[in-house]
Amino acid sequence: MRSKEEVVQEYRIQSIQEATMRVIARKGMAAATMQEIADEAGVAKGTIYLYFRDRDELVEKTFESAMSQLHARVDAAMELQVPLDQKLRAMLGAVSTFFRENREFFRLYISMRFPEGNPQQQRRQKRTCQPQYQTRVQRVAEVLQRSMDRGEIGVTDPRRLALFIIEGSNAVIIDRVMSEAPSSADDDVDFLTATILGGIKK
Amino acid sequence: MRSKEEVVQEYRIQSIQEATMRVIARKGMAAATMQEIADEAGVAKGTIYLYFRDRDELVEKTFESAMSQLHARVDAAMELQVPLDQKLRAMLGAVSTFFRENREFFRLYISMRFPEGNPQQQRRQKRTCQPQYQTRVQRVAEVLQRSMDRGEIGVTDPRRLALFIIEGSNAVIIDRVMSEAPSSADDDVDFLTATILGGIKK
Amino acid sequence: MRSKEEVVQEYRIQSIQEATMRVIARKGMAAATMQEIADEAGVAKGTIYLYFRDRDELVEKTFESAMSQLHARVDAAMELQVPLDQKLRAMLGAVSTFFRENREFFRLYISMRFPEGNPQQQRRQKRTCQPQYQTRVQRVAEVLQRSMDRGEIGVTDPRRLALFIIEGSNAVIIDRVMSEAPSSADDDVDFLTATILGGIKK
Amino acid sequence: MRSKEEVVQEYRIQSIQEATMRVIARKGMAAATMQEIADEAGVAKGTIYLYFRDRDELVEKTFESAMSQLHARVDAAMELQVPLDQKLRAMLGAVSTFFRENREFFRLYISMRFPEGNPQQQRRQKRTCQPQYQTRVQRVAEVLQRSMDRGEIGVTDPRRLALFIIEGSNAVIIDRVMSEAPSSADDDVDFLTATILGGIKK
DNA sequence: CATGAATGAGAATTCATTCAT
DNA sequence: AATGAATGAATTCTCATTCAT
Repeated sequence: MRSKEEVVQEYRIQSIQEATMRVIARKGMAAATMQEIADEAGVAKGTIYLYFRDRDELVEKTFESAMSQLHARVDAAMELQVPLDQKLRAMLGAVSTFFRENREFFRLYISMRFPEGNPQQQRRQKRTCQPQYQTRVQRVAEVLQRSMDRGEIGVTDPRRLALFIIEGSNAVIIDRVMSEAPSSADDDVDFLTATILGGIKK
Repeated sequence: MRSKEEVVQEYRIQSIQEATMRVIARKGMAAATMQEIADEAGVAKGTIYLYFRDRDELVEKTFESAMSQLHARVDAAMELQVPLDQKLRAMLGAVSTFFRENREFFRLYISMRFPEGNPQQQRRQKRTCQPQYQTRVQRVAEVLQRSMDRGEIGVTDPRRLALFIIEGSNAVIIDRVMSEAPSSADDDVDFLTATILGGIKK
Repeated sequence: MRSKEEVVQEYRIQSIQEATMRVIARKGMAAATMQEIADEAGVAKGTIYLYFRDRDELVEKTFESAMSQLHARVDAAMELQVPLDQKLRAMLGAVSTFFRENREFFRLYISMRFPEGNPQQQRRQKRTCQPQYQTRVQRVAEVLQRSMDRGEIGVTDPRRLALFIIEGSNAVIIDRVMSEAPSSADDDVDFLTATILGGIKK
Repeated sequence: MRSKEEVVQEYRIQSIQEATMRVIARKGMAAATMQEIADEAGVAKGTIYLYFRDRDELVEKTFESAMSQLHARVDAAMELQVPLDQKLRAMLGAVSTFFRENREFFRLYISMRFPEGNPQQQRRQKRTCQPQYQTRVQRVAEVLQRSMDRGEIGVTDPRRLALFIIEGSNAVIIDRVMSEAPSSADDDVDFLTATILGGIKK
């Protein structure tokens, strides 16, 4: 069982990461300062440095932590033993729910897709964040590959297809979340499932 | 006819904007400094301020300028009086070509999709850059609407569909451009056209 | 007899002061942090503040404590009822032995010679540490004065002479200690005694 | 001939270095902040960074610059074709004059004798500042060696002798400069010359 | 017009000190 | 008494912007 200290520590880490997400969502990656994150988390600036080496590590760890939650949900959806359309619907639903529950995440997600800063920072960010992103693409690609093998869908480059599906869907989902009218979210899932499976041609 | 001064001025503006794109592509939006942009453009830091009020305006104008080139090409493709599939292929080809010719642009494109900074900056950016982005979505949505009216494609929310097509395609195209193996770009256009039109189901 | 508590307390104080000397010797005065001193002493940071008001007091007390050990040994050497040359030799031997046994001390010694920081800190440091240093000079000056009175050595300003002898000798001794080859330390004492007494001229 | 820009640049560098010396003399190495140095030099904080990469480089360059002035004077004194006692007197006079003209320097001199900070900083400081210091010792040692060869002074380790003479003399000279009564500076030179040459024994 | 030296507000980070446990 | 998590003042350094030449 975890000691009291560990619980407190975990709680702090989580508060700070959540504050980080909110501030980045509000101001964007570049304009999110340590001071504002600290204020948002209700701690002093110095406290953040007790749990994260520096700003870069804070952002990376925050991203990784959120991404693995997203992974967990998407993976659960994709392991269902159901026909492809239901699997797709489940996956898109998981993503949609996640983005609605974590409105703050979308901007972090966008920022981390391509590493920034000097070459050294870029290398570091590539090492830590790109895998998270690539993993998501890879998982979807694997599911698509299996469907191709089973003859459910036409044969093509699965990675490219995964990219198309993920980013096309994300755009629709994020737009909905941003539009402050997230009512018809289920509708989006229906729309995306139908469009991805059947295309737009009548 | 334009006076000599105007020509020189236009040339300066263009050099600086091109330099801005290259530096942002290299370092990312946040790490692109005025000094590095000036060096890249071969002018003094102060000179940039003769043509652009401040950094924000420089970035915005650079974005707008590149976006209107992209618009011009995409619009040309979409005004062709050809069947939908050819129209789609032409549009995707235009985008693909543009991103390959302007490898530097993709990062700027990603950065500008959601306004950053303090509320004032966000408002300003929203006023100037979002329209550019929304225009692109709108144009595609209009074409889709007309196709729906003609019964070529199924009826659905055209804006949502446009978003899906644009960002799904962009993801595939940008991934190709980034992968440093832009050989099979035509292949991407075929793949995207087929997938969008017919979906993935066999 | 001292109570158990007092013994423990004294032990703590000594451990912390020894740790302070080691860390200052390793990193220098400015780079020696309370955290590193605490780690070195095997106590928590807060514990140090139970025994010392603040960092300045810790350093001062550490300096004083080491200096009074040095004083004790030098004084013992100087109270011997022997001719001047033997007295000088004994004193230099005491200093040399002390610096070899307390390799860590030399940097603290150098740092404390002139008070640092804001005027308030300087005043405080002057009050506490300068006396320690001046005392040493004074003691040597007194011995020299007596030798002058006795006609053993030429008459001159004894304080100035003491300064010359002390710092010239320290430089040689510290250089030896630092050179990691402290073998010929006795040789240094011979050299210094001869040079001080007889000068360099043949 | 130097261009106007070079003159201005040199002037700035010199002003900043002089300010650095004054602030270090006032507050000590550790307490000398970039802000205070900038204020003292009458420039903005940022300006210092136009001429010096960082604080470490500023301090090092300031030290080197002052040390090479000292070197120049001492070397000039030591190249005189005069008997040893006059040469020694000339050298001590040069040092005494230098420290009186550069009251600010003594603290920098003391600080730089032993490198501080983390191992990396220590290595860097060792590479840049120690040579300056060792050079001075070496020069004096060479002169002493030649005197030994000529039979003017007794044979002993010349480096050790140089250390003794330099630091013993410095202590006396710095004490005089600090005592705010620098009247009898010539007297110090006489005293030191006599003591070094003839020792203290009657 | 063009320049680039100078500026100083603002950001990240460190570390002495406090205080609840 | 001892601890060490939390604090925030202080420090270094950066970089957008200005302005005298």
